[in-house]
Amino acid sequence: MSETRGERKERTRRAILDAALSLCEDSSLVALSLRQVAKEVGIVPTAFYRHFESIEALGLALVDESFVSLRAMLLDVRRSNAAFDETIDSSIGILVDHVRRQRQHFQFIVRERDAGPLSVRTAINREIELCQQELATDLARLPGTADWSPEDLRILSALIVTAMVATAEAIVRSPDRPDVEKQIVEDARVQLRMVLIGALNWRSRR
Amino acid sequence: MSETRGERKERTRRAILDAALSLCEDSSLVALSLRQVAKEVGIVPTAFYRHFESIEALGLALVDESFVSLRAMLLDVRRSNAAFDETIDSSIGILVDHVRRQRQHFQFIVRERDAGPLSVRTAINREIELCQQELATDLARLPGTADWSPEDLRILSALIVTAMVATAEAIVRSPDRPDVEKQIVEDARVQLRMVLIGALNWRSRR
DNA sequence: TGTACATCAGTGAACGCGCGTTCACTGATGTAC
DNA sequence: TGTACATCAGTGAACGCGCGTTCACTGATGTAC
Repeated sequence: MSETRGERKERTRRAILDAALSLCEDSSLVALSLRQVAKEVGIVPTAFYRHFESIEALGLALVDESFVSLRAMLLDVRRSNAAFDETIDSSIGILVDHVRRQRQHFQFIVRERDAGPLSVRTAINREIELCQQELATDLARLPGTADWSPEDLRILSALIVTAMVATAEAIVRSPDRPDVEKQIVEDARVQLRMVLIGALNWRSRR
Repeated sequence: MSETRGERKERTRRAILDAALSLCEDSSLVALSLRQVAKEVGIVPTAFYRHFESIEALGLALVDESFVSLRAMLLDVRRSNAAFDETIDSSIGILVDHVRRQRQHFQFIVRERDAGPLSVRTAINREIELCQQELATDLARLPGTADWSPEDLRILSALIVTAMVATAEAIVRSPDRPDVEKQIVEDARVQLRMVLIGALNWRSRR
């Protein structure tokens, strides 16, 4: 045999995940029907249940998968080891690259964060909070933040995550226009510089 | 007669808008059906067409209405005339107050911005851009920004709007827990201070 | 003021359609001996 | 290696239901004279 039963099942599961990501791209998970997905995959509607209990369960799987993409990005950022004064440019470059390549995943996160089924929204927001905490840990290692309180680190981290999510959102939202995207990226760079300089100065004035 | 025909029609229209805002609160406009709305209002499904051409047209009316709320807030902020060093606290206080009172409108904006029908998403993002431009004009009047370039003002304004939208989003998302909300508000204050101090220092270094 | 007609918000039946879910099934793949 | 049985991804018919939209209608409100 050229493919085991398990491999074939996994292939169908992937096809379902991909079809769902594509089909809810222009609306939301809450407007996605099991029959649409089945039709796109090329299976009969009832076969869907061999892989997921419901559309909501499929949504939770997509949350997991999307955050694998996002964490891969964060890992790239941490590994980049750019010189201090190039950290911002390097990080934003990596962000843009990942958003472009995993467009559907990032789009899924920002869209379903507010519009998805309750369990999906909860899962996404929990993951984003984890990212904020991780970033706070990273920030603590930067020079000049040794004496910062955990509270300050948390707030700064939240602000940076907000700005980066908004940047990803803008890229995903903008049509395929390189000039528009370039502007978004340049704005993000300036904003991140403003934020970091502000945080350092604000801190030193306390 | 106690009510003219026009008044009665307007009352039904309002009931439709309110029903739609409530019904899509836990999902999205794209998952809202005309029949659900009609049932909630207490009219027969076909009567809906006396007021709106489609759910999408209803959505655009809700965008208009939601931005009336948002603009009322911005007007309050402008009118507040707080002392310079209290501008941030005062503005965030007004934001929180409006979000609490027009919860459904702000929730609608942040949710449908990414998840609504295309025309609704477009309309919302256009309105938010207008708000950014207005804020840039306001910032230009603050002391210390006289020599800023339009570009700098635009970028700073975008960052502030992003942070404030995220704050509104967090309030709307958080359940009715005063302690959680208080934390969100305090974080927003610190973030805004960081941003403004950063912008001033970043500018002066150019 | 009274009458005759126009307007139009809301009605109710009907339509074809896609929905999620049930159920008994098929037949290829996998396993035990 | 060959056979008998188990597993299970995918099938296909059927169900009741809510959907958007059509159409001809009703009857209260509004207007012209």
